Formats: sequence, C-alpha cells, structure tokens
Amino acid sequence: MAKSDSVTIADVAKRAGVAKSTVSRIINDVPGVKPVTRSKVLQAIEELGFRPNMLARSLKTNMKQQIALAIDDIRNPYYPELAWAVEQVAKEHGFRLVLINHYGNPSEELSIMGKVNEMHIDGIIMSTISFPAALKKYINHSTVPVSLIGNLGDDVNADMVYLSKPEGTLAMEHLIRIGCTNIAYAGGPKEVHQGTRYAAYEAALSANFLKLDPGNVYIGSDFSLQTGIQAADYISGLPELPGGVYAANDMIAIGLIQRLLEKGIRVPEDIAVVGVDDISWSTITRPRVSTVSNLTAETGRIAAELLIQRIKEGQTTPLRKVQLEPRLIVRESTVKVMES
Amino acid sequence: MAKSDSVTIADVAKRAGVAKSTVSRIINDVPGVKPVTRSKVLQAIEELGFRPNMLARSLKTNMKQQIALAIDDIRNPYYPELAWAVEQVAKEHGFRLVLINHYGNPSEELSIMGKVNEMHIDGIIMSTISFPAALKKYINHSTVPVSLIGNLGDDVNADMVYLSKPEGTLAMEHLIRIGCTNIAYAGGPKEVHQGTRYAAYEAALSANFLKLDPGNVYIGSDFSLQTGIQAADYISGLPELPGGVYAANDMIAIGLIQRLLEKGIRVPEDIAVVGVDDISWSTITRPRVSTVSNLTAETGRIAAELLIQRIKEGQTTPLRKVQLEPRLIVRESTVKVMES
DNA sequence: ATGAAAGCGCTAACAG
DNA sequence: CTGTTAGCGCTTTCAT
Repeated sequence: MAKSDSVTIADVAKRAGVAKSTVSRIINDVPGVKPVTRSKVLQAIEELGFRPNMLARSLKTNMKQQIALAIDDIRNPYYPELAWAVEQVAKEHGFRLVLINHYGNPSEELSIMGKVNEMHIDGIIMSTISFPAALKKYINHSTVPVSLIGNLGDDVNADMVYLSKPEGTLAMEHLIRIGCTNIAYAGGPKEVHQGTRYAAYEAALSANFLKLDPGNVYIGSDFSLQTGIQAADYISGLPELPGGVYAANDMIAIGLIQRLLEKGIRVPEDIAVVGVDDISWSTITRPRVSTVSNLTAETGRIAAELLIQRIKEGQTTPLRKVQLEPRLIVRESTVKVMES
Repeated sequence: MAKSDSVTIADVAKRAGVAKSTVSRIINDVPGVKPVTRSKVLQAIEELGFRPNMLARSLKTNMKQQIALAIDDIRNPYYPELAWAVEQVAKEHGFRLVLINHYGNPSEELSIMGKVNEMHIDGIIMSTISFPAALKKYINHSTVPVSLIGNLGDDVNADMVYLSKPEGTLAMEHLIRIGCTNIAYAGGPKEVHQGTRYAAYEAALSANFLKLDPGNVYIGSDFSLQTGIQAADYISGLPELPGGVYAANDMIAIGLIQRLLEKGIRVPEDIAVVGVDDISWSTITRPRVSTVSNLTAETGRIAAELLIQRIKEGQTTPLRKVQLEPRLIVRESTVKVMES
C-alpha cells in the first residue's frame, strides 16, 4: 500500500516555510499572494518535484475533468471519427475521454449507466442503438449529466444531438428522383440503428406510392462489406433486376458494388447504388459512392459541447436539443457523369 | 459546489446502527461479518440507494481502475482495432480505458507522459511514432507503469510488445521471391512508423544486392488513400515501369491499385503491389491486396495484459518484452491466381 | 465480530 | 496577505 515517494502539499509547505493553504493558493493561481512568497513556494515545488494529486483535488472539488463516451464498437468505422471529435472538444476544455464499447448489447448499456458514478467521470455521452425503456429510467436517475446521440424522446433528462430526418430518406428520395421505381434494400438487422435505416425505406416507398416487394429486401447479419457482397448475390439473382439499391451504410454499398461489377452488372447504368455514412473510402472506390453524410464529426463535437456546458452550469438550465441536417452527396454510383 | 444528494458510508452506518468500518467491510466483501449484521447493512444500503464514492476509495487505496492508451490518431484504421483489444482486456480486469490522441506530435507525446499522474490512471500504454530522447527520460521517471508498443531499446523502463522484424521486410522478400527486381516504394514521410516502413525497403534491397534507385521512391505527405493515388500517378510516369511496388500500408496500396487499374496498368500482371497492415478492406478490393499482418489485436491484448500485470505486481519483477511474428498474406495483388 | 480514530492529499471558509 | 481548522468519503490499524 506504501504511498511510494509522492511529495505532498504539506512537504512543499514545510520546505517553503508557509502553510498548506498558501501552497494551494499558488498551484491554483489564486490572486493575492505576495510575489516573494510565491517564488519561495515555486522553488520548493521545483526542488521537491511536487505534482498535485488530482485524486485528492477531485474528492474535494467533485470535478474529475473526465467524460465518457459509450458507443457500439470502435471498430465500426462511424465511431473513430465520432470519438475523435469528442476527444478534441474534451481536450480543449481540459477533459479526458473514457471510451466504452457496449456492442449494442442492451444489458451492457444499462450496466454502463448503472456505473456512471463509480467511473471517475463528470458526464457521459451515450450513442445507443437499442433503447430499452429501462435505460430511460437509468438516465433520468443519473447523478451525472448525460448527452445523447439520437432522439430518444422528450421525457428523457438529457441533452441530445440528432438528425432532423433519417439519412435513408434522403437516399431514397434521390433514387426516386433519378427515376428508379423498383428499389431494393440491403442492410443488416432491421432493429439496429434504432430501425431508422430500414424504416426510411418503407416510409419513402409509401410516401411515393411505390409498392414494397419483400423480395427486394435483403437483410444480412451485420453492416459489413461481407453483407454487401451477399446482398449483391441475392439482388442479382432476382427475377427482375431493381433499378436502384439503397444500402444501409457505405460499407455494404461498397461490397455490393464491387460484387455487382464482378458479375458484369454495371453501376450506375444497370443499377444505381446509394449508401449512408460518407466514410472516406466512398470517395476512392470506382465508381465513387453516392451517399448521405450524417455529419459524424459535427455530431461528436456538439454532443461534447452540450455535455461540458451542462457539466459547468448544472441541471438548472433547460435541456437542449440540436438537430443536424443530413446531406446528400451525389457521386458516380447513382449518376453517370461526363468526365471520369 | 453543493455535494448534491450523495449518500455516504456514514449515512448507511447510522441507519443500520453500526460503525462506518462495518459498512466498509461489507461493501468490500471482507470475511468475518455476522450474517445478521450484514443483511441489516445491506438493507440500509438498498433503502438509501447508497453507491460508494470511488474517488474517495481511490484516494485511499491509490488504485483508480483506469488505464490510458495514447495513440497517434483513432481515425487511422490501425488504431480502432488496437483500442478495441485493449479495452477488452481492461474490462476483463475491471479497468476502464482513457483514450488519448497525440497525432504523432512529439511535444504532445511528452506532454502526455508529463501528465500521467494527474490523469487518474494506474498505467499507460504508449504507441509512439516519433521517439524523442526526452520521452525516454519521462518514461523512466514515470510514477505509473508504462507499456510500450514498439521496441524502444533496453534502457527504457517499460514493458514492450513489438514485431520480431519490420513488416516491410516480409513484404519486400515476397516481391523479390516472385521475381521482381525493380521495386518501387510508396509511403508517407520516412520518419513515421519509427522509420521502419521505409528502412525495410532499403534494407531488403541491399540484402538482395539490388540497387536503390531514388527515382523509384515516392514519399507522400501521409499514409492515406490519396497518397496511394498520387503514388500511382508518379510511378506510372516512370521511364521504366517497376515490376513491383511495396506500399507502406494497405490504404496506400489500395489507392495505388485503383489508380493503376484506371490507367490500364494491370495488377498483378504488369505491377505487383503489396501493402502492410491487413485491414479488412484489403480482402474486398479487386484484386484483393497482398499484405503483411502486424497482429494488431494481439498487440493490443498483450500490451494491456503486460500493463495490468505490472500494475498488480509493481516494478519489482523484471521488464518483459514480447515479440510477435508479422505474417505475410498473399492475395491477388501480387500473384495471378486460377479462379477469381 | 465490531467500533473508534487516524489519516489519504487536497480545498475552503474563517480568522488574524 | 497568510495561517488555522475542518472536512471530502473512504480504508485500515488497533482496541474491545
């Protein structure tokens, strides 16, 4: 248990011949300390190699200068950018970032919220996929501020950032606008992404008086390239080749496109393909992938800013909800362009 | 400053009619507490909704149950998997993960090591790119254990995980084995990746009595797809087309291959291309990319285990160094295969 | 088997 | 301008 070498504020005080509180004042830049005293103490700090014990400070001030980010899986390409944006903002405000993967597992998500006050954090950003009712309770009872990515309703005690409409809506509208009537869907399990990815498919069809053919829907096991490849095999075997495919994310779109091309099916001439996420890979495949940007970095930045602001001002001010507009990005996978 | 509602061990003790120490014993599973007392206390805990303040506990025990991982940039595709592996192991041992990006910035790296004891962590894993001498001093003076990714020498007080040889060596040997004599290099700045990516190029050439033609070396500004594309433009314009290209990572290799194909240069027939990293994308491009796996997840896992073991046993036991064997993975970008 | 008391290293009134 | 005095909430001897 031996507290190693650690030199404390008391050691410094003794060495400098002052009281602990004076040392405290100096390391906290409290004004009104005689310059000569200050330099005496500074010197003692230097000589002793004193470093304040933040743990003790935190115990006293109740500020840990740390926030958590709970996400599905950092290996999913959406999250590194989100995490990066969050860490940037955190760092600017002198906060560190604790990263937690919950793998979309509802019980994990609950367990995280149940442990927030054992976590040395001042607040938490949750990017939840499934959203069990129990989670809402946990959030509402949480002692630390919560910032949510996604719109989880008005009865949740948390600031939120979310898109003004599902990305998929833009993707579908685009396909319809360029003349597709027979549109296929390629995605992972329907429930994931709070179901909005798939729901947008159904909604857009019905909003445009197009009929939903269950045969046009390919549901894979995840949101990977592999799923895209399998979707291509499925879709290319359909009795009637769809004019367009709405892929639930760019990874799927890319796998899908590659496989279609291998099979001699031209994109976009035979099939137009649009994805969602605007990951960087989408700009370098051939054809480059039309997609919908969900403003990942912007989302992370705002979520972090909302949280830190909330940490600073407490639960007094009203909850904030920030809506972001998803943005359609048209590239060659949906429209033939002049120059390659 | 108001310490909100927080119910403490003292509240529980009063409610249960026992001493604080008894409550402490119970929440720490210290044996030798009469069952009836135990249940009385447990009930009080339940009724009051008591949750131990880990900060206070940490101050006393000096264990924060938290480790840090300092990396270049989480957006670089190597790191999410590393971070994931580290977090897995951390979680298994009841530790949380603090993620820090240093952007390969030497002064940032130093600043991180300078702040380790203000960070509420029990140890830190550093994946450093540049390795200034000053960093060595910081590490050797660090009060918390350090686990290093990469071999930084014998005079550094840290456990280490690293590859037994540069990945590039395997990549180059492969190209040479399949008959390339005129081999180009495509990479980012030479110093990055501790210089091993490029150094392997020079070393392999001279080990095989091949002459180094500076005109065959393309140095881009980073390790992105874009650099690969630019490298392709450069290499395809060379007076004599090289028989093979060693790309410093798979991103570059992929950008390079796509661009070569666009220009009507066949891969691997005209040029064989090998990358490094074995990122998942390399399995779905056409042709799929031959590469060298650097065992990312394994590296993360071991780094985390070394660190946590060190945290538990202290600086008494000798330093550990774990070597991993990089593995060549041959795909279609270097050899023509029978079935596509 | 349990209680009393002394801190962990720091901050924050309150005096002087 | 600086010192004294209480704690923050918990663990941990040492008694009983």
